[in-house]
Amino acid sequence: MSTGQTNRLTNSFVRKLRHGACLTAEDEVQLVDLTHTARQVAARGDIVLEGEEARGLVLVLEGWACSYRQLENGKRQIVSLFLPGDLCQPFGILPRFLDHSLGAITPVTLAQVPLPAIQAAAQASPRIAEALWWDLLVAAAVDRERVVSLGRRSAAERLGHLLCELHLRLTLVGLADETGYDLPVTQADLADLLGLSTVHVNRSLMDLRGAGLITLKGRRLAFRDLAGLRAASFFDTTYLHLDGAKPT
Amino acid sequence: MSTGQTNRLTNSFVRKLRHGACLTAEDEVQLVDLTHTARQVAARGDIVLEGEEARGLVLVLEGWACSYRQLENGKRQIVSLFLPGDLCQPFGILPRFLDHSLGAITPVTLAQVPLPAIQAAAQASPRIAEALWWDLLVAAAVDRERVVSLGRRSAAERLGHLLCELHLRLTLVGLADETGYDLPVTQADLADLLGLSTVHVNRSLMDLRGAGLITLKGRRLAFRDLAGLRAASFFDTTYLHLDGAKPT
DNA sequence: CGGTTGCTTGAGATCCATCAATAGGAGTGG
DNA sequence: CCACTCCTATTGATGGATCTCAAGCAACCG
Repeated sequence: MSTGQTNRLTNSFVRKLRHGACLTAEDEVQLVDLTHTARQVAARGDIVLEGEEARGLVLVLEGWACSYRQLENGKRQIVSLFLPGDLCQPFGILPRFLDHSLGAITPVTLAQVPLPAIQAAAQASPRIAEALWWDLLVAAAVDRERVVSLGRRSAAERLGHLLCELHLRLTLVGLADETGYDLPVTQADLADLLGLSTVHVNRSLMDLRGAGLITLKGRRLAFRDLAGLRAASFFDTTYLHLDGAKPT
Repeated sequence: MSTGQTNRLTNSFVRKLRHGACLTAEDEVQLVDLTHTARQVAARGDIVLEGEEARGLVLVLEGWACSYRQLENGKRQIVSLFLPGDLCQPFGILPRFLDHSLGAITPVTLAQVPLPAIQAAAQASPRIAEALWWDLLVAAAVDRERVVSLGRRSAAERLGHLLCELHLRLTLVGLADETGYDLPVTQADLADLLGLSTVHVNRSLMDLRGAGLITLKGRRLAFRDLAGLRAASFFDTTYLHLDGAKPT
Protein backbone atom coordinates (compact mmCIF):
# COMPACT_ATOMS: atom_id res chain seq x y z
CA MET A 1 0.00 0.00 0.00
CA SER A 2 2.92 2.30 0.40
CA THR A 3 4.34 2.28 -3.12
CA GLY A 4 1.23 3.00 -5.17
CA GLN A 5 -2.28 3.41 -3.91
CA THR A 6 -4.81 1.33 -5.78
CA ASN A 7 -8.41 2.28 -5.23
CA ARG A 8 -11.61 2.48 -7.15
CA LEU A 9 -10.87 5.85 -8.66
CA THR A 10 -7.41 5.60 -10.04
CA ASN A 11 -4.35 3.39 -10.35
CA SER A 12 -0.96 3.47 -12.01
CA PHE A 13 -2.43 2.44 -15.37
CA VAL A 14 -4.74 5.42 -15.44
CA ARG A 15 -2.05 7.73 -14.13
CA LYS A 16 0.17 6.78 -17.01
CA LEU A 17 -2.46 6.93 -19.73
CA ARG A 18 -3.40 10.45 -18.69
CA HIS A 19 -0.18 11.50 -20.35
CA GLY A 20 -1.29 10.02 -23.65
CA ALA A 21 -4.72 11.56 -24.06
CA CYS A 22 -7.20 13.89 -22.42
CA LEU A 23 -9.24 11.32 -20.54
CA THR A 24 -12.64 12.12 -19.10
CA ALA A 25 -13.74 10.97 -15.67
CA GLU A 26 -15.92 8.41 -17.43
CA ASP A 27 -12.90 7.13 -19.40
CA GLU A 28 -10.97 6.67 -16.20
CA VAL A 29 -13.77 4.67 -14.65
CA GLN A 30 -13.79 2.41 -17.69
CA LEU A 31 -10.05 1.88 -17.44
CA VAL A 32 -10.09 1.14 -13.74
CA ASP A 33 -12.89 -1.35 -14.35
CA LEU A 34 -10.55 -3.31 -16.60
CA THR A 35 -8.17 -3.91 -13.74
CA HIS A 36 -10.33 -5.47 -11.09
CA THR A 37 -9.07 -9.01 -11.48
CA ALA A 38 -5.96 -8.43 -9.41
CA ARG A 39 -3.44 -11.16 -8.79
CA GLN A 40 -0.28 -11.25 -6.69
CA VAL A 41 3.03 -12.77 -7.67
CA ALA A 42 5.98 -12.99 -5.31
CA ALA A 43 9.37 -11.50 -6.08
CA ARG A 44 11.19 -13.61 -8.68
CA GLY A 45 8.05 -15.57 -9.34
CA ASP A 46 6.87 -16.62 -12.77
CA ILE A 47 3.99 -14.77 -14.36
CA VAL A 48 3.82 -16.58 -17.69
CA LEU A 49 6.37 -19.00 -19.08
CA GLU A 50 7.64 -19.10 -22.63
CA GLY A 51 5.52 -21.34 -24.81
CA GLU A 52 2.39 -20.92 -22.74
CA GLU A 53 -0.77 -19.60 -24.26
CA ALA A 54 -1.68 -16.08 -23.26
CA ARG A 55 -4.96 -16.00 -21.37
CA GLY A 56 -5.35 -12.25 -21.39
CA LEU A 57 -3.27 -9.12 -21.35
CA VAL A 58 -1.01 -8.81 -18.35
CA LEU A 59 -1.01 -5.39 -16.76
CA VAL A 60 1.34 -4.42 -13.95
CA LEU A 61 -0.44 -2.40 -11.28
CA GLU A 62 2.26 -2.39 -8.61
CA GLY A 63 5.83 -3.61 -8.51
CA TRP A 64 8.33 -4.34 -11.26
CA ALA A 65 8.23 -7.15 -13.80
CA CYS A 66 10.07 -8.04 -16.98
CA SER A 67 9.94 -10.14 -20.10
CA TYR A 68 12.99 -12.24 -20.74
CA ARG A 69 14.44 -15.09 -22.73
CA GLN A 70 16.37 -17.90 -21.17
CA LEU A 71 19.01 -18.96 -23.70
CA GLU A 72 20.33 -22.38 -24.55
CA ASN A 73 23.77 -21.51 -23.20
CA GLY A 74 22.38 -20.60 -19.80
CA LYS A 75 22.49 -16.87 -20.37
CA ARG A 76 19.47 -14.70 -19.83
CA GLN A 77 18.40 -11.54 -21.60
CA ILE A 78 15.73 -9.25 -20.26
CA VAL A 79 13.85 -7.85 -23.22
CA SER A 80 11.61 -5.30 -21.55
CA LEU A 81 11.15 -3.95 -18.08
CA PHE A 82 7.61 -3.32 -16.89
CA LEU A 83 6.87 -0.70 -14.26
CA PRO A 84 3.58 0.06 -12.51
CA GLY A 85 1.03 1.00 -15.15
CA ASP A 86 2.72 -0.94 -17.93
CA LEU A 87 0.90 -3.29 -20.23
CA CYS A 88 3.08 -6.29 -21.07
CA GLN A 89 1.65 -6.91 -24.55
CA PRO A 90 0.11 -4.93 -27.40
CA PHE A 91 -3.56 -4.44 -26.70
CA GLY A 92 -5.02 -5.65 -29.98
CA ILE A 93 -4.08 -9.29 -30.29
CA LEU A 94 -3.01 -12.27 -28.25
CA PRO A 95 -0.33 -14.59 -29.62
CA ARG A 96 -1.02 -18.30 -29.77
CA PHE A 97 1.94 -18.81 -27.49
CA LEU A 98 4.51 -16.55 -25.93
CA ASP A 99 8.00 -16.39 -27.40
CA HIS A 100 9.33 -15.11 -24.08
CA SER A 101 8.64 -15.48 -20.39
CA LEU A 102 7.19 -12.90 -18.04
CA GLY A 103 8.61 -12.76 -14.56
CA ALA A 104 8.25 -10.69 -11.43
CA ILE A 105 11.25 -8.76 -10.16
CA THR A 106 9.70 -7.42 -6.99
CA PRO A 107 6.40 -8.62 -5.56
CA VAL A 108 3.86 -7.49 -8.12
CA THR A 109 0.15 -6.88 -8.33
CA LEU A 110 -1.19 -7.77 -11.75
CA ALA A 111 -4.42 -7.44 -13.60
CA GLN A 112 -5.32 -9.98 -16.25
CA VAL A 113 -7.31 -7.97 -18.79
CA PRO A 114 -9.49 -9.89 -21.25
CA LEU A 115 -8.77 -8.82 -24.79
CA PRO A 116 -12.43 -8.22 -25.67
CA ALA A 117 -12.83 -5.93 -22.68
CA ILE A 118 -9.99 -3.63 -23.59
CA GLN A 119 -11.03 -3.60 -27.22
CA ALA A 120 -14.53 -2.64 -26.21
CA ALA A 121 -13.18 0.20 -24.11
CA ALA A 122 -11.10 1.45 -27.03
CA GLN A 123 -14.11 1.22 -29.34
CA ALA A 124 -16.31 3.09 -26.93
CA SER A 125 -13.96 5.99 -26.32
CA PRO A 126 -11.64 7.50 -28.92
CA ARG A 127 -9.66 9.02 -26.06
CA ILE A 128 -9.01 5.61 -24.56
CA ALA A 129 -8.00 4.33 -27.99
CA GLU A 130 -5.64 7.27 -28.40
CA ALA A 131 -4.12 6.72 -24.98
CA LEU A 132 -3.57 3.01 -25.61
CA TRP A 133 -1.94 3.67 -28.95
CA TRP A 134 0.25 6.31 -27.37
CA ASP A 135 1.27 3.78 -24.76
CA LEU A 136 2.19 1.31 -27.49
CA LEU A 137 4.23 4.00 -29.21
CA VAL A 138 6.11 4.79 -26.03
CA ALA A 139 6.83 1.12 -25.38
CA ALA A 140 8.20 0.78 -28.89
CA ALA A 141 10.41 3.83 -28.41
CA VAL A 142 11.81 2.37 -25.21
CA ASP A 143 12.54 -0.91 -26.97
CA ARG A 144 14.26 0.91 -29.84
CA GLU A 145 16.41 2.76 -27.39
CA ARG A 146 17.42 -0.54 -25.83
CA VAL A 147 18.55 -1.79 -29.24
CA VAL A 148 20.65 1.30 -29.72
CA SER A 149 22.19 0.92 -26.29
CA LEU A 150 23.00 -2.74 -26.73
CA GLY A 151 24.43 -2.20 -30.17
CA ARG A 152 26.44 0.96 -29.91
CA ARG A 153 26.86 2.25 -26.38
CA SER A 154 29.53 1.47 -23.83
CA ALA A 155 28.70 -0.20 -20.54
CA ALA A 156 28.64 3.03 -18.54
CA GLU A 157 26.57 4.78 -21.20
CA ARG A 158 24.05 1.95 -21.22
CA LEU A 159 23.74 2.05 -17.47
CA GLY A 160 23.41 5.81 -17.28
CA HIS A 161 20.90 5.81 -20.08
CA LEU A 162 18.81 3.18 -18.36
CA LEU A 163 18.81 5.11 -15.10
CA CYS A 164 17.61 8.21 -16.94
CA GLU A 165 14.95 6.25 -18.80
CA LEU A 166 13.62 4.74 -15.58
CA HIS A 167 13.55 8.16 -14.00
CA LEU A 168 11.33 9.48 -16.76
CA ARG A 169 9.06 6.44 -16.81
CA LEU A 170 8.65 6.36 -13.05
CA THR A 171 7.90 10.06 -12.97
CA LEU A 172 4.96 9.41 -15.30
CA VAL A 173 3.29 7.35 -12.61
CA GLY A 174 4.39 9.43 -9.66
CA LEU A 175 7.08 7.09 -8.39
CA ALA A 176 10.11 9.34 -8.88
CA ASP A 177 11.06 12.97 -8.35
CA GLU A 178 14.09 15.13 -9.12
CA THR A 179 16.07 13.58 -6.30
CA GLY A 180 15.82 9.96 -7.40
CA TYR A 181 13.74 6.82 -7.00
CA ASP A 182 13.63 3.29 -5.62
CA LEU A 183 15.54 0.87 -7.80
CA PRO A 184 14.52 -2.58 -6.58
CA VAL A 185 16.68 -4.66 -8.90
CA THR A 186 19.87 -6.57 -8.29
CA GLN A 187 23.03 -5.94 -10.24
CA ALA A 188 22.46 -9.33 -11.87
CA ASP A 189 19.13 -8.07 -13.16
CA LEU A 190 20.80 -4.98 -14.55
CA ALA A 191 23.37 -7.18 -16.23
CA ASP A 192 20.69 -9.27 -17.95
CA LEU A 193 18.94 -6.10 -19.01
CA LEU A 194 22.03 -4.40 -20.40
CA GLY A 195 23.77 -7.40 -21.92
CA LEU A 196 26.70 -7.24 -19.50
CA SER A 197 28.21 -9.35 -16.75
CA THR A 198 27.35 -8.60 -13.16
CA VAL A 199 30.96 -7.80 -12.43
CA HIS A 200 31.06 -5.19 -15.14
CA VAL A 201 27.75 -3.69 -14.04
CA ASN A 202 29.26 -3.28 -10.62
CA ARG A 203 32.32 -1.55 -12.02
CA SER A 204 30.27 0.73 -14.27
CA LEU A 205 28.15 1.66 -11.27
CA MET A 206 31.36 2.50 -9.45
CA ASP A 207 32.39 4.70 -12.36
CA LEU A 208 29.12 6.65 -12.22
CA ARG A 209 29.50 7.04 -8.48
CA GLY A 210 33.12 8.03 -8.83
CA ALA A 211 32.20 10.65 -11.40
CA GLY A 212 29.85 12.20 -8.83
CA LEU A 213 26.77 11.55 -10.93
CA ILE A 214 24.74 9.22 -8.72
CA THR A 215 24.44 7.68 -5.32
CA LEU A 216 23.11 4.17 -4.83
CA LYS A 217 22.63 2.87 -1.32
CA GLY A 218 20.38 -0.02 -0.53
CA ARG A 219 17.64 0.21 -3.09
CA ARG A 220 17.60 3.97 -3.37
CA LEU A 221 19.02 5.68 -6.41
CA ALA A 222 19.75 9.35 -5.88
CA PHE A 223 20.95 11.78 -8.51
CA ARG A 224 23.86 13.96 -7.61
CA ASP A 225 24.12 15.52 -11.08
CA LEU A 226 21.19 14.62 -13.30
CA ALA A 227 22.21 16.92 -16.13
CA GLY A 228 25.68 15.48 -16.05
CA LEU A 229 24.37 11.94 -16.08
CA ARG A 230 22.15 12.68 -19.04
CA ALA A 231 25.01 14.28 -20.91
CA ALA A 232 27.37 11.43 -20.14
CA SER A 233 24.93 8.85 -21.42
CA PHE A 234 23.61 10.87 -24.38
CA PHE A 235 20.11 10.75 -23.00
CA ASP A 236 17.48 12.58 -25.00
CA THR A 237 14.64 13.64 -22.73
CA THR A 238 12.17 14.02 -25.57
CA TYR A 239 12.27 10.43 -26.68
CA LEU A 240 9.17 9.29 -24.87
CA HIS A 241 6.86 11.43 -26.99
CA LEU A 242 5.72 13.31 -23.95
CA ASP A 243 4.96 16.37 -25.99
CA GLY A 244 1.57 14.86 -26.63
CA ALA A 245 1.07 14.65 -22.90
CA LYS A 246 -1.65 16.41 -21.03
CA PRO A 247 -0.15 16.77 -17.58
CA THR A 248 -2.83 16.64 -14.95
CA MET B 1 9.96 -5.09 -62.14
CA SER B 2 11.96 -8.23 -61.68
CA THR B 3 12.06 -8.47 -57.92
CA GLY B 4 8.39 -8.14 -57.03
CA GLN B 5 5.50 -7.60 -59.38
CA THR B 6 3.18 -4.81 -58.35
CA ASN B 7 -0.16 -4.76 -60.06
CA ARG B 8 -3.72 -3.95 -59.29
CA LEU B 9 -4.50 -7.32 -57.79
CA THR B 10 -1.74 -7.98 -55.34
CA ASN B 11 1.54 -6.74 -53.95
CA SER B 12 4.04 -7.70 -51.28
CA PHE B 13 1.93 -6.12 -48.54
CA VAL B 14 -1.03 -8.32 -49.36
CA ARG B 15 1.16 -11.36 -49.84
CA LYS B 16 2.51 -10.94 -46.34
CA LEU B 17 -0.80 -10.19 -44.65
CA ARG B 18 -2.30 -13.35 -46.10
CA HIS B 19 -0.24 -15.19 -43.54
CA GLY B 20 -1.88 -13.31 -40.71
CA ALA B 21 -5.55 -13.77 -41.51
CA CYS B 22 -7.91 -15.37 -43.97
CA LEU B 23 -8.43 -12.41 -46.27
CA THR B 24 -11.27 -12.29 -48.77
CA ALA B 25 -10.82 -11.04 -52.33
CA GLU B 26 -12.61 -7.90 -51.23
CA ASP B 27 -10.17 -7.43 -48.34
CA GLU B 28 -7.25 -7.70 -50.72
CA VAL B 29 -8.71 -5.06 -52.99
CA GLN B 30 -9.07 -2.76 -50.01
CA LEU B 31 -5.47 -3.31 -49.01
CA VAL B 32 -4.10 -2.76 -52.50
CA ASP B 33 -6.12 0.43 -52.69
CA LEU B 34 -4.18 1.75 -49.71
CA THR B 35 -0.92 1.52 -51.62
CA HIS B 36 -1.57 3.50 -54.75
CA THR B 37 0.44 6.53 -53.79
CA ALA B 38 3.75 5.00 -54.80
CA ARG B 39 7.02 6.87 -54.44
CA GLN B 40 10.56 5.95 -55.37
CA VAL B 41 13.68 6.50 -53.33
CA ALA B 42 17.17 5.75 -54.57
CA ALA B 43 19.56 3.40 -52.83
CA ARG B 44 20.95 5.01 -49.68
CA GLY B 45 18.47 7.81 -49.97
CA ASP B 46 16.59 9.35 -47.05
CA ILE B 47 12.94 8.48 -46.57
CA VAL B 48 12.24 10.41 -43.40
CA LEU B 49 14.78 12.05 -41.14
CA GLU B 50 14.82 11.96 -37.36
CA GLY B 51 12.84 14.80 -35.87
CA GLU B 52 10.56 15.22 -38.87
CA GLU B 53 6.85 14.92 -38.51
CA ALA B 54 5.33 11.75 -39.93
CA ARG B 55 2.96 12.53 -42.78
CA GLY B 56 1.52 9.05 -43.09
CA LEU B 57 2.51 5.49 -42.61
CA VAL B 58 5.46 4.39 -44.72
CA LEU B 59 4.99 1.02 -46.39
CA VAL B 60 7.75 -0.70 -48.33
CA LEU B 61 6.42 -2.27 -51.52
CA GLU B 62 9.72 -3.18 -53.16
CA GLY B 63 13.32 -3.03 -52.05
CA TRP B 64 14.90 -2.92 -48.62
CA ALA B 65 14.79 -0.05 -46.12
CA CYS B 66 15.67 0.42 -42.47
CA SER B 67 15.15 2.60 -39.46
CA TYR B 68 18.30 3.78 -37.76
CA ARG B 69 19.77 6.18 -35.26
CA GLN B 70 22.82 8.25 -35.97
CA LEU B 71 24.69 8.63 -32.69
CA GLU B 72 26.61 11.57 -31.30
CA ASN B 73 29.88 9.68 -31.51
CA GLY B 74 29.49 9.04 -35.22
CA LYS B 75 28.32 5.48 -34.82
CA ARG B 76 25.13 4.24 -36.41
CA GLN B 77 22.69 1.61 -35.22
CA ILE B 78 20.07 0.12 -37.48
CA VAL B 79 17.02 -0.55 -35.35
CA SER B 80 14.81 -2.43 -37.78
CA LEU B 81 15.14 -3.75 -41.28
CA PHE B 82 12.13 -3.40 -43.58
CA LEU B 83 11.57 -5.83 -46.43
CA PRO B 84 8.94 -5.70 -49.18
CA GLY B 85 5.53 -5.74 -47.55
CA ASP B 86 6.71 -4.24 -44.29
CA LEU B 87 4.99 -1.35 -42.58
CA CYS B 88 7.54 0.94 -40.93
CA GLN B 89 5.30 2.12 -38.09
CA PRO B 90 2.44 0.78 -35.99
CA PHE B 91 -0.81 1.32 -37.86
CA GLY B 92 -2.84 3.05 -35.18
CA ILE B 93 -1.05 6.29 -34.43
CA LEU B 94 1.44 8.75 -35.84
CA PRO B 95 4.08 10.24 -33.56
CA ARG B 96 4.47 14.00 -33.46
CA PHE B 97 8.03 13.54 -34.64
CA LEU B 98 10.19 10.57 -35.39
CA ASP B 99 12.82 9.49 -32.87
CA HIS B 100 14.74 7.74 -35.63
CA SER B 101 15.42 8.10 -39.33
CA LEU B 102 14.12 5.95 -42.16
CA GLY B 103 16.49 5.23 -44.99
CA ALA B 104 16.59 3.20 -48.18
CA ILE B 105 19.15 0.43 -48.49
CA THR B 106 18.39 -0.56 -52.06
CA PRO B 107 16.22 1.47 -54.40
CA VAL B 108 12.76 1.23 -52.87
CA THR B 109 9.18 1.72 -53.90
CA LEU B 110 7.13 3.12 -51.05
CA ALA B 111 3.51 3.82 -50.38
CA GLN B 112 2.58 6.62 -48.03
CA VAL B 113 -0.61 5.40 -46.37
CA PRO B 114 -2.81 7.99 -44.66
CA LEU B 115 -3.64 6.93 -41.13
CA PRO B 116 -7.40 7.43 -41.51
CA ALA B 117 -7.44 5.21 -44.60
CA ILE B 118 -5.81 2.24 -42.92
CA GLN B 119 -7.93 2.69 -39.81
CA ALA B 120 -11.04 2.72 -41.96
CA ALA B 121 -9.95 -0.48 -43.65
CA ALA B 122 -9.38 -2.13 -40.28
CA GLN B 123 -12.77 -0.94 -39.06
CA ALA B 124 -14.50 -2.21 -42.15
CA SER B 125 -13.02 -5.69 -42.09
CA PRO B 126 -12.21 -7.66 -38.95
CA ARG B 127 -9.94 -9.84 -41.11
CA ILE B 128 -7.88 -6.82 -42.14
CA ALA B 129 -7.71 -5.72 -38.52
CA GLU B 130 -6.57 -9.18 -37.51
CA ALA B 131 -3.92 -9.26 -40.22
CA LEU B 132 -2.57 -5.84 -39.26
CA TRP B 133 -2.37 -6.78 -35.61
CA TRP B 134 -0.65 -10.02 -36.53
CA ASP B 135 1.84 -8.01 -38.53
CA LEU B 136 2.51 -5.79 -35.54
CA LEU B 137 3.01 -8.87 -33.39
CA VAL B 138 5.52 -10.31 -35.82
CA ALA B 139 7.41 -7.03 -36.03
CA ALA B 140 7.61 -6.92 -32.25
CA ALA B 141 8.88 -10.50 -32.14
CA VAL B 142 11.60 -9.64 -34.65
CA ASP B 143 12.64 -6.64 -32.58
CA ARG B 144 12.75 -8.73 -29.41
CA GLU B 145 14.95 -11.24 -31.13
CA ARG B 146 17.29 -8.44 -32.10
CA VAL B 147 17.57 -7.40 -28.46
CA VAL B 148 18.43 -10.95 -27.46
CA SER B 149 21.04 -11.18 -30.20
CA LEU B 150 22.67 -7.88 -29.32
CA GLY B 151 22.68 -8.63 -25.64
CA ARG B 152 23.69 -12.24 -25.39
CA ARG B 153 24.84 -13.78 -28.64
CA SER B 154 28.31 -13.93 -30.16
CA ALA B 155 29.08 -12.24 -33.46
CA ALA B 156 28.77 -15.41 -35.52
CA GLU B 157 25.54 -16.37 -33.77
CA ARG B 158 24.07 -12.93 -34.42
CA LEU B 159 24.97 -13.11 -38.07
CA GLY B 160 23.66 -16.63 -38.54
CA HIS B 161 20.49 -15.78 -36.70
CA LEU B 162 19.91 -12.75 -38.88
CA LEU B 163 20.42 -14.76 -42.05
CA CYS B 164 17.86 -17.31 -40.85
CA GLU B 165 15.43 -14.57 -39.86
CA LEU B 166 15.68 -12.90 -43.26
CA HIS B 167 15.15 -16.23 -44.93
CA LEU B 168 11.88 -16.72 -43.10
CA ARG B 169 10.69 -13.17 -43.65
CA LEU B 170 11.55 -13.16 -47.34
CA THR B 171 9.85 -16.50 -47.83
CA LEU B 172 6.63 -14.91 -46.54
CA VAL B 173 6.58 -12.59 -49.54
CA GLY B 174 7.93 -15.05 -52.06
CA LEU B 175 11.45 -13.64 -52.28
CA ALA B 176 13.38 -16.64 -50.94
CA ASP B 177 13.35 -20.41 -51.32
CA GLU B 178 15.21 -23.31 -49.69
CA THR B 179 18.37 -22.54 -51.64
CA GLY B 180 18.82 -18.95 -50.50
CA TYR B 181 17.96 -15.37 -51.42
CA ASP B 182 19.31 -12.03 -52.59
CA LEU B 183 21.03 -10.14 -49.80
CA PRO B 184 21.47 -6.61 -51.10
CA VAL B 185 23.27 -5.11 -48.12
CA THR B 186 26.90 -4.21 -47.58
CA GLN B 187 28.94 -5.62 -44.75
CA ALA B 188 28.88 -2.14 -43.24
CA ASP B 189 25.09 -2.33 -43.14
CA LEU B 190 25.28 -5.70 -41.44
CA ALA B 191 27.68 -4.24 -38.91
CA ASP B 192 25.31 -1.39 -38.06
CA LEU B 193 22.47 -3.88 -37.77
CA LEU B 194 24.33 -6.32 -35.54
CA GLY B 195 26.24 -3.86 -33.39
CA LEU B 196 29.63 -4.98 -34.74
CA SER B 197 32.48 -3.50 -36.73
CA THR B 198 32.66 -4.16 -40.45
CA VAL B 199 35.92 -5.98 -39.99
CA HIS B 200 34.39 -8.38 -37.55
CA VAL B 201 31.34 -8.93 -39.71
CA ASN B 202 33.69 -9.93 -42.47
CA ARG B 203 35.50 -12.37 -40.24
CA SER B 204 32.30 -13.87 -38.90
CA LEU B 205 31.08 -14.31 -42.45
CA MET B 206 34.32 -16.13 -43.18
CA ASP B 207 33.67 -18.36 -40.20
CA LEU B 208 30.23 -19.33 -41.48
CA ARG B 209 31.65 -20.00 -44.92
CA GLY B 210 34.53 -21.96 -43.46
CA ALA B 211 32.10 -24.09 -41.46
CA GLY B 212 30.38 -25.02 -44.71
CA LEU B 213 27.10 -23.41 -43.70
CA ILE B 214 26.65 -20.72 -46.34
CA THR B 215 27.93 -19.33 -49.60
CA LEU B 216 27.87 -15.62 -50.32
CA LYS B 217 28.95 -14.43 -53.72
CA GLY B 218 28.00 -11.07 -55.09
CA ARG B 219 24.65 -10.36 -53.54
CA ARG B 220 23.44 -13.93 -53.47
CA LEU B 221 23.24 -15.80 -50.20
CA ALA B 222 23.03 -19.56 -50.64
CA PHE B 223 22.57 -22.09 -47.88
CA ARG B 224 24.86 -25.07 -47.90
CA ASP B 225 23.52 -26.44 -44.62
CA LEU B 226 20.42 -24.64 -43.44
CA ALA B 227 19.76 -27.00 -40.55
CA GLY B 228 23.35 -26.60 -39.43
CA LEU B 229 23.15 -22.83 -39.66
CA ARG B 230 19.98 -22.76 -37.61
CA ALA B 231 21.50 -25.02 -35.00
CA ALA B 232 24.70 -23.00 -34.83
CA SER B 233 22.81 -19.76 -34.29
CA PHE B 234 20.09 -21.18 -32.01
CA PHE B 235 17.41 -20.14 -34.44
CA ASP B 236 13.88 -21.06 -33.48
CA THR B 237 11.74 -21.36 -36.60
CA THR B 238 8.49 -20.88 -34.72
CA TYR B 239 9.23 -17.43 -33.47
CA LEU B 240 7.36 -15.51 -36.13
CA HIS B 241 3.97 -16.80 -34.99
CA LEU B 242 3.39 -18.42 -38.34
CA ASP B 243 1.15 -21.01 -36.79
CA GLY B 244 -1.67 -18.58 -37.24
CA ALA B 245 -0.85 -18.43 -40.92
CA LYS B 246 -3.17 -19.46 -43.64
CA PRO B 247 -0.78 -20.40 -46.43
CA THR B 248 -2.30 -19.64 -49.78
C1' DC C 1 41.91 4.73 -66.93
C1' DG C 2 41.88 7.22 -62.21
C1' DG C 3 38.59 7.29 -58.46
C1' DT C 4 35.42 5.37 -55.55
C1' DT C 5 33.31 1.74 -52.99
C1' DG C 6 33.27 -2.64 -50.85
C1' DC C 7 35.80 -6.77 -49.39
C1' DT C 8 39.71 -8.94 -47.24
C1' DT C 9 43.60 -9.62 -44.16
C1' DG C 10 47.15 -8.39 -40.43
C1' DA C 11 48.65 -6.51 -35.90
C1' DG C 12 47.98 -4.31 -31.71
C1' DA C 13 44.86 -2.21 -28.30
C1' DT C 14 40.63 -2.19 -25.48
C1' DC C 15 36.58 -3.42 -23.38
C1' DC C 16 34.43 -6.65 -21.13
C1' DA C 17 33.85 -11.70 -19.55
C1' DT C 18 35.30 -15.16 -16.59
C1' DC C 19 37.17 -17.13 -12.55
C1' DA C 20 38.05 -16.54 -7.83
C1' DA C 21 37.92 -14.77 -3.31
C1' DT C 22 36.18 -11.64 0.41
C1' DA C 23 32.82 -9.15 2.93
C1' DG C 24 28.34 -7.39 4.41
C1' DG C 25 23.27 -8.15 5.27
C1' DA C 26 19.12 -10.43 5.73
C1' DG C 27 16.77 -14.16 7.05
C1' DT C 28 16.35 -18.58 9.76
C1' DG C 29 16.44 -21.83 13.14
C1' DG C 30 18.03 -23.27 17.40
C1' DC D 1 20.53 -13.69 20.77
C1' DC D 2 23.82 -16.27 18.32
C1' DA D 3 25.48 -19.30 14.60
C1' DC D 4 24.63 -20.40 10.07
C1' DT D 5 23.55 -19.80 5.39
C1' DC D 6 22.39 -17.56 1.35
C1' DC D 7 22.35 -13.78 -1.47
C1' DT D 8 24.32 -9.62 -3.10
C1' DA D 9 27.97 -6.40 -3.63
C1' DT D 10 32.76 -5.74 -4.25
C1' DT D 11 37.56 -6.27 -5.80
C1' DG D 12 41.64 -8.56 -8.20
C1' DA D 13 43.76 -11.08 -11.94
C1' DT D 14 43.68 -13.12 -16.38
C1' DG D 15 42.02 -14.17 -20.87
C1' DG D 16 39.26 -13.57 -24.90
C1' DA D 17 36.17 -11.38 -28.15
C1' DT D 18 35.88 -7.62 -30.67
C1' DC D 19 37.55 -2.88 -32.10
C1' DT D 20 40.64 0.19 -34.37
C1' DC D 21 44.10 1.32 -37.47
C1' DA D 22 46.25 0.16 -41.66
C1' DA D 23 47.09 -1.71 -46.06
C1' DG D 24 46.11 -4.26 -50.31
C1' DC D 25 42.87 -5.78 -53.85
C1' DA D 26 38.92 -6.36 -56.79
C1' DA D 27 34.99 -4.49 -59.08
C1' DC D 28 32.58 -0.93 -60.90
C1' DC D 29 31.94 3.61 -63.31
C1' DG D 30 32.08 7.91 -65.46
